[in-house]
Amino acid sequence: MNGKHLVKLGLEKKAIALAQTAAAARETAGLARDEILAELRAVQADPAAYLAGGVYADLAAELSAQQAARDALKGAELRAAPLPYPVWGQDLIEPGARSQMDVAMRLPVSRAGALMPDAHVGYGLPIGGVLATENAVIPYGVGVDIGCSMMLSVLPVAPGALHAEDGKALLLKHTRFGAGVAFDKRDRQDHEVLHEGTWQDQPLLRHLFEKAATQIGTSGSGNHFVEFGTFTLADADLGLEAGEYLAVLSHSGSRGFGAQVAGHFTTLAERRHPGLDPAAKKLAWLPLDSEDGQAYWQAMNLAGRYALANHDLIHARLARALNVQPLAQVRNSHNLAWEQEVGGQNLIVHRKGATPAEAGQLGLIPGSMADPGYVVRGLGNRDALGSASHGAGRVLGRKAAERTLAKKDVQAYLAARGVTLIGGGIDEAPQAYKRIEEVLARQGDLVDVVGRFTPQIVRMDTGSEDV
DNA sequence: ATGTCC
Repeated sequence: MNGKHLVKLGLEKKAIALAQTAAAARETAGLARDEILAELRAVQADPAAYLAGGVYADLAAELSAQQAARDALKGAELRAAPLPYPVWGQDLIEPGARSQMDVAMRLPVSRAGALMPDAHVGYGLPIGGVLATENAVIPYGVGVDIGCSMMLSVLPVAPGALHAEDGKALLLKHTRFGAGVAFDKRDRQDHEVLHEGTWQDQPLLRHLFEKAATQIGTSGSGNHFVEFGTFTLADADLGLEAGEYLAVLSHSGSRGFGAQVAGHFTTLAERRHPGLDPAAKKLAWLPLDSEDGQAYWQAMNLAGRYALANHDLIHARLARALNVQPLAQVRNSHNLAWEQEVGGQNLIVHRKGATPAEAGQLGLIPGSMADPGYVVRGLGNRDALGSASHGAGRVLGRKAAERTLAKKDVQAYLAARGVTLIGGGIDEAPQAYKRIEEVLARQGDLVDVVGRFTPQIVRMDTGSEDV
C-alpha cells in the first residue's frame, strides 16, 4: 500500500496520512491490499458509519469534515449570471450600485429583486436595493442601521406661527444628536418598547438593553435629522383639510443598539459561509430556520420597534413643548426585512433604503436638508415588490462631497430657501444628493404624492466640517 | 450608521 493507491481512491490531504495509518494496521492484522482498498472505499462511501470507533474512525472523521466543507461551498456557490431584476431611474444610478445588485441577484438564496431610483453604493446590498430571498436573512441586506425610519407629525399650528429662533431653541432643547449620545440620567426617556420581555430572550439583547435605555429618544449622526417645516396638502387627505400646516419631520434609527445587533449577526453570517465568493462576502446570510436566523429576526424586529420609539419620543417632546396634539402622523421603516408573498411564495424581502409601498400604504420620502420631502401613498407595484425609494439618494459620497463642495455654495442654497440649519456637515449638503423631483418622477408607477413638506428649521449632527 | 468589542 502506498500513497499512489490512496490518491487513486480520491483521498486528499490529511485523509491520505490517516488512511495510510489505518491501512498499516490492517496489513499487520493480515489483510491483503485489495481487501484493505475495499474497506477504504466503504469508509469513503459512508464515513458516518465508521465514526463511532475502530481503526477507520479518524479517517472517517476527516472525510466527514471534508464533505461538510464541500457541502458548505456548494450551498454558497453564486449563480453564473444574476437573476433579472427591474430598475427604476436607470439614468440616475451609478454603475457601482448596479454591480452590487448584480452580485446580490447571483446569491443562491435570491429569488427576486428591484433597484429604486435613489440607489447608490453601500456595504453588501446597495442603498435603494430590494431583495427577496428564500429561507434566508442577510444582515447586510438590512444594513447597519436596522429599522432606520421616517416620521411626520402634522400640527394644529400655522406654519408662520413658529419663528426661526423659537424653533431653533426647541430643537436644541429637546433633541440629542451624535454618535454615542445618550440622555442624562435625569432626562432619561421611557417608552413601552423598553418594557418588552424580548430584551430577556437573548444574551445579546440583555447586554444591549442598558445602552438602548440610555439612548432612546435620541438621534444619531450622518443623514439623521429632526426638522420643523411647512406641510402642504393640495387636496384633503390624511383626515385633514387641504392647506398648510406646521409639521415635524424626523429621520432616525436604532442607534448603538441596532448597530451592535447588525455587527454581531454579520459576523455569525460570515462565519457560516467561509466558502462564499469574496464579491458576496458582505451578503452572507443566516438560514431563517436556524437558531441564529431566528435570533437575528427577533433582534432585528426589536430594533425596528425601538427606532420607531425614538421618533415617538422626539415628536412627543416637541408637541408637548408647543402644547399641541398632532393632527396626523405618518411613519415608515426603510431599513428592514419583511416576510412577504412574492409570486405565490413566502419570501424574505429586504429593503435597504427602500420605502414599503404596498397599495394604499403611506410613506415618507425626504429630499435633503433644504429640499422638500414627500408624503406618498404606495401603488403596490409587484415588480418593485411593493417598494419605492427612501429618499433622493446620494450623487456624491461623503468624502467626495467634502472635497468638492464649497461651504458658501451650500450656505447660499440654504439662504435661497430660507432654511435655518443647526449642525449639518458639508457631506450632507443638498448638492451631495440627487434632485428629489427627478427621483420622484422616475417612480410614478410606485407611489402617488399625497403632500409636500418644506424644511425650515433643521437640526443634524455636527459634521467633520459644518456648513 | 456606529464611539472602532459581543
